[in-house]
Amino acid sequence: MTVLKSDRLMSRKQPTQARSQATVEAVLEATIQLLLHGGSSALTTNRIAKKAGVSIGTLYQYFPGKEALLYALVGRHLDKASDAVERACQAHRAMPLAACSDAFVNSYIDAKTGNPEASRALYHASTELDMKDLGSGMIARLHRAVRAMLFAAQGGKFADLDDVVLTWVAAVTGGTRQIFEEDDTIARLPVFRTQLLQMSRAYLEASTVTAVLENCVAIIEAEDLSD
Amino acid sequence: MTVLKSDRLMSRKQPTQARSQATVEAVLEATIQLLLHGGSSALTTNRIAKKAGVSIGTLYQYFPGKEALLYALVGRHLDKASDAVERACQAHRAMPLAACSDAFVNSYIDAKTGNPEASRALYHASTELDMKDLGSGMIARLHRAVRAMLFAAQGGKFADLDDVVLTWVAAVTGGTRQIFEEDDTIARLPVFRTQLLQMSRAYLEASTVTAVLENCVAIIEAEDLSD
Amino acid sequence: MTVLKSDRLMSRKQPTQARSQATVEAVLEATIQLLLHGGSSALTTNRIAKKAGVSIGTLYQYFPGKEALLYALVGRHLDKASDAVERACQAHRAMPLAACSDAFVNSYIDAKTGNPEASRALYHASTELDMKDLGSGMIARLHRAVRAMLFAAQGGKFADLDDVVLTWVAAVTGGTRQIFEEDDTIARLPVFRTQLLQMSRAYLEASTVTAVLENCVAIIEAEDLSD
Amino acid sequence: MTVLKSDRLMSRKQPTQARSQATVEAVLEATIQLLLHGGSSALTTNRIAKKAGVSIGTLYQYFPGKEALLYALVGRHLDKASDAVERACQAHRAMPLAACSDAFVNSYIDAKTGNPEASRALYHASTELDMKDLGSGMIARLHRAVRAMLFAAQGGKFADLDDVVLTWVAAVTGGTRQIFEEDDTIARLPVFRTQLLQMSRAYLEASTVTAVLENCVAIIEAEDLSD
DNA sequence: TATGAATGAGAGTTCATTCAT
DNA sequence: CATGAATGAACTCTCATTCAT
Repeated sequence: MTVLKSDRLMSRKQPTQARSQATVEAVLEATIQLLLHGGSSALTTNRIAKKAGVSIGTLYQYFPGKEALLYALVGRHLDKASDAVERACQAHRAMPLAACSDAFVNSYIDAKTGNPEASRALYHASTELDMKDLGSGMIARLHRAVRAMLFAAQGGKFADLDDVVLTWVAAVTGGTRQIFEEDDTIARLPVFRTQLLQMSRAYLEASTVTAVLENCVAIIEAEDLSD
Repeated sequence: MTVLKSDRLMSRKQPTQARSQATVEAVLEATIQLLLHGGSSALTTNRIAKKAGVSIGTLYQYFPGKEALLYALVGRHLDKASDAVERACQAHRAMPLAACSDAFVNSYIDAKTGNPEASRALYHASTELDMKDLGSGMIARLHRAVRAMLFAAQGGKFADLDDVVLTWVAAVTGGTRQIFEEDDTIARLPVFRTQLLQMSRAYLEASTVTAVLENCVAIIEAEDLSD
Repeated sequence: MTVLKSDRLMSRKQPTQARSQATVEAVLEATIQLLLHGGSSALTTNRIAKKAGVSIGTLYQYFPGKEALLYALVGRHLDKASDAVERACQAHRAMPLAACSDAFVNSYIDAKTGNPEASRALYHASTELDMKDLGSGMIARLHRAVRAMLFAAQGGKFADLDDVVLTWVAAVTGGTRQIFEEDDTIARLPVFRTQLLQMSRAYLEASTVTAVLENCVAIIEAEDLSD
Repeated sequence: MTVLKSDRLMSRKQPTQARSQATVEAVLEATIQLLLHGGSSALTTNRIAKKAGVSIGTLYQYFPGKEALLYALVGRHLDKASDAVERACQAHRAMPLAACSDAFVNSYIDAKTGNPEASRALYHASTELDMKDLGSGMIARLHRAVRAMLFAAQGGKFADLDDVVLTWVAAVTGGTRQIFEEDDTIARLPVFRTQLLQMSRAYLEASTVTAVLENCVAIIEAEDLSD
């Protein structure tokens, strides 16, 4: 499920031979390494080529420009994460709400935790270039997967499913990102995960039609009493 | 409450005279305009100076470099937002938990909504330079303010207050950022706010010692039954 | 009478200060020198800057690119030549046809001969880039000037003035160019000039209405005899 | 009648086999196509090879470099044109002067008109590289052919045949080139041809010894009268 | 002999910053 | 204090050419 790309961001040639494949792999890997090490300001095409052990010309045989290289890199990572989350969501269809809740939170954090440094580096890179479409594409995939899972979950219909999905996905992905971006909070990731699981359960539970109903009743009763 | 800065990022001279103040103001304003208009790649010191109507030399009289300029700009915006949230939190000390919850969410979103375009532009700018300390500074202020508010809130002690603060602040700030960054979700900001209010109430409620206790009891009973 | 230019070819700033003027002059002069010495393949912006004794950055302050630099250079030379020819044509209005003929040929060759090496160098340079508009602009000016001169000349109306102008101008400018481009013919320029004067006189004389008429009569008589 | 070439410009191998011939043909054809389509700046060896349907390595088997490729291409076209003009000149030996005049002009313009776009493209290409020898070679052939024709023409001996040949050939070839190079004059090629025929006849007629003599007599008489 | 992946010197251009005026 | 011409290191990207397969 690749997002449509403009020509400027398309890969120049598909590496068919084994040698080519290795080259592309080396370039992408070198890019991540540089991103991790020196930040995005130290990321130059010549440095990438040198680190990858190829000539600058070779790099440009496979990527039409620096932007395209980063685009490919970010796309690949986001796709990998999206895949993982999608699989988890599909595996939990028709399960109890709490299990569904945990499934999304855990699979998302796991995906990001797989290579946390890389995740951070790519976050930064993607913000600089115009890669909103990539991010949007991933968010859209998450929305679909989560929506389908919640729709089929045991133990609760939602009054406004789309709104819940929007908010939950934003809170989980955004919150995780926030934790990742601070050097002094990343150590507390396990704590964050536990709390995020609890927050999600509580939120979803409270957004169920029955819960909403109860809440309304409670409010009305309270008003009656206060009269 | 200014964050500590290295010399490289310090403003060169405190503009005491009225004319100087106007110059600094013009430069900062021009920077935002360019950021909004052309993105961070079109942001050059020469362009800023021209747009501000001053010479490039003058710009360097007040800022030791481009980085410092952006640092000042971002810091100012973050400070403004932090101030607003701090005030709201202080105003709600000793109030019921739900009110506290709403206070933080609403004040934070309001602060960001004041000039949403500028917020987005500055997000991008701050990511490129090494401004983690600014972001961290803001987050630290929010943590303190929220912690104090929750600590004094009616209706609940928290078993692990710091963990709750960490998670809640991350989810609210990160979630909001996520909504802001997508062109197609920003329109649904009102919906997001409503849901985020609900999510926050549910989470805080569920993190109360009494709630946790009830939950434990429920689990134990369930286990007893299943025996 | 400047030709309209696209933004890409426009000079970046008009040098108002004396220092700037000198810089621009130095750059243009250096460009010609390099063109003369090494041909167009040795013409790089960095070499130009070095030869001009300025930094590469300075060059780009005044010209948005290499193309624009050459454009300005060629335009300036063509304008100078056009001016000279225009003046000569205007000075010979209402003179005998032979004098008019000589005026154009001589003024054109003189203009090109002023700095023959530069002329050759710029011919080459202009061919590479898209400077047809400059050449066309000059040709158009020549057409107008020559037409006005011939229209007012003593001793002959032309049956098809525009056609004569087109052809004469092409033959004179093209022929001269041809002589300039060969190393071994440029030495014979004086001979060429003499012959071109004669060719021009003969052509214009023969294109006069009276000459054409005589010619027709002669042909008809010849046909009568052959019957 | 090939011009002498340096090693660098020599074709690497004479393609004797049919397959080789086809390859060379394809490469040369592809070169023209690219020249016509994208101009000389879009002409790269890799693109030529791809368009020709051969690998870049194969291209270098037959041509030692890009320059040699263009050299061969231009040489071939110039040779073709030269052949045509030579044939025409030889066919008109011992004919009346007017017929000789027409023969050269018509055969030259016809040769260029055969594929006007290609002519223009090759003009540009040849200017960039050091192909003066090719152009000179062609001009030399034309000089010889025209000289021989005029020498044997009925109705006139020339006082300074070589000067006439130099000038006439320059005017015809240069004038034609000028017409070809402007987009807005190429449409008037037929008109130009007619006028060039007339100009040539008039010039040659006037360069005849008898004509020159008459002219001298006329001038002397005029001087006598004015005494 | 044909292939095409790899090469790398060098091209044009930008932009944060300085300093003589 | 303000100016803005000048700087030049560093950047992205091209393309003629080679050579292992």
